[in-house]
Amino acid sequence: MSENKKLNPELPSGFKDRINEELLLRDEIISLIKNNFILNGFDQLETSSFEYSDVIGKFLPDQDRPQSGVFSIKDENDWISLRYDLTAPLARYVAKNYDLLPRPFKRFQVGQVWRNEKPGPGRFREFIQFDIDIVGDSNVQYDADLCLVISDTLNKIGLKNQDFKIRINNRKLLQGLLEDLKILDYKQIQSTLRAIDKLDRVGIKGVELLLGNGRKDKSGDFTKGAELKKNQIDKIISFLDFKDFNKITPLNEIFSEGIKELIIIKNYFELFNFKNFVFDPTVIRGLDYYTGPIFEANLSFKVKNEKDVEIEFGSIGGGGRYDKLVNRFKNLNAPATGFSIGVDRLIYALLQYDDLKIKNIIGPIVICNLDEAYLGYYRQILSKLRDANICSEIYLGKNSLKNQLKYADKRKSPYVIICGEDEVKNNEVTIKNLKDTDKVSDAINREDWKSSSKQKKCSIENFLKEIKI
RNA sequence: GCAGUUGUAGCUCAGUUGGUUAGAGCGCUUGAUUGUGGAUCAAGAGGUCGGUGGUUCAAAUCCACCCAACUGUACCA
Repeated sequence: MSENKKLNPELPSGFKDRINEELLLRDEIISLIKNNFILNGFDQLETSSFEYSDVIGKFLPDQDRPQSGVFSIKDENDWISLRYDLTAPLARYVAKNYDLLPRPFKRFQVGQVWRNEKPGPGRFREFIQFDIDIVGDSNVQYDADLCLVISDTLNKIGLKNQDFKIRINNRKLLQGLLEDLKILDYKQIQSTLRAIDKLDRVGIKGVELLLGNGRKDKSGDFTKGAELKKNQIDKIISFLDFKDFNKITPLNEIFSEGIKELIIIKNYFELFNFKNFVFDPTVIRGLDYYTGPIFEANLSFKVKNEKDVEIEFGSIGGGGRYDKLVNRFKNLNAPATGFSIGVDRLIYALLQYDDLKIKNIIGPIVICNLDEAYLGYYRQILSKLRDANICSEIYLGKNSLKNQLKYADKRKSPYVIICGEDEVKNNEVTIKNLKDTDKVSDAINREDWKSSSKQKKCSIENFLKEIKI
């Protein structure tokens, strides 16, 4: 590399550095979620970051869009990919270890996942998912139980019931409806479901257009619709308006099966006195592997973007029943249901949540270094602090005291300890309080500083009692 | 992928009908106190004006192409 051509310190698009403040909150939230899942009887599992490409999805790297969706590399003769979610690896794991696992197998997993696609606002190519799943039982009471666990977990993170709501629906209702309307073509089913899924973004009028011929977006770009007939569209739109599944007349067998499942779920909620849910026929979930109840957790407080504009934040997690996923590997009876929390999105929202403002970051107490000759003295102070479990360090650089204070300020240190000739001679330490940053001191010389209320001289034996963090 | 908008200092941006040495605020460094951070004042460092090519005596400014970012939209196991 030549002297004048410097490297650009940039990150690949869609990736992000994460700093101390964010990580502290993230770790705290992850551990709250973990502990609550353990409390609710779930085991932990960690699968590897890479999987064989064909194991985790249908996009094989040698098809027409080689890298689309996933990050893949060729390993000897096989293509392997970074996982794009935690559900596909779970299905693989269950298929591989089925005989050894208790049934149902209740597990949770937290970890990074990677998606090789265009990043958007709040959407990255590397992010954390937190999944909780129950594999091996088709009883939808397990689905209901998942919702209770999730709701309880959000409470433990600090959200109140009015801050979020669990919305539930059942794919079987949609399946029944589409069958009744004679919408049987796979592609048409897909575009119909996708159109409904967009209700929150494009509104009911937008959905109507997308079910019909298509819709133009703000920039003038045209999106092709599902091309349904007028009476089909009308029936779908009126279905989306139902508020109470008990009042819907079942259209066919699969439809009434869906209703029955919702009733079981509702009864289970009542048993546990759980009310923070709502039936919402517009909940769809994008993925097509869902086969039964589906659910989403939505925040109800306002969230702003970087430009301070309120945005439709959407869900912080969702999931549902997928009974066929393990069957891709073996002919096993492994019906499953799961819920996934988008941890990064949750944190993004929580950072703005009033009742959960980040606690003030507290840096280490910095023992200033006035002369290397006093290092032994500083070490005694450091030991006392650390023995008392107080985060602390000796500044080892050769900078001026002024610079050391600037450093401590940036680290958000609550105190600095200043010991020079005088203090060492008298077995004392000077403790300077940095916490109250509102007042600029007007002391101008050393004598003034000595008598300043913001700093105090004590003996090295009992200076600890002056430190209050 | 498609469409629209925008690319000037680390960040946020100004830059006149094309015209001398490209600016401001914030941040950063140093100093005003050789033992005192956050305020104030002063000085300083920091730019391939997104890239390449073209028009012109002259381009940050005009033209073409490319690249990137943002917004919307599509795809998303």
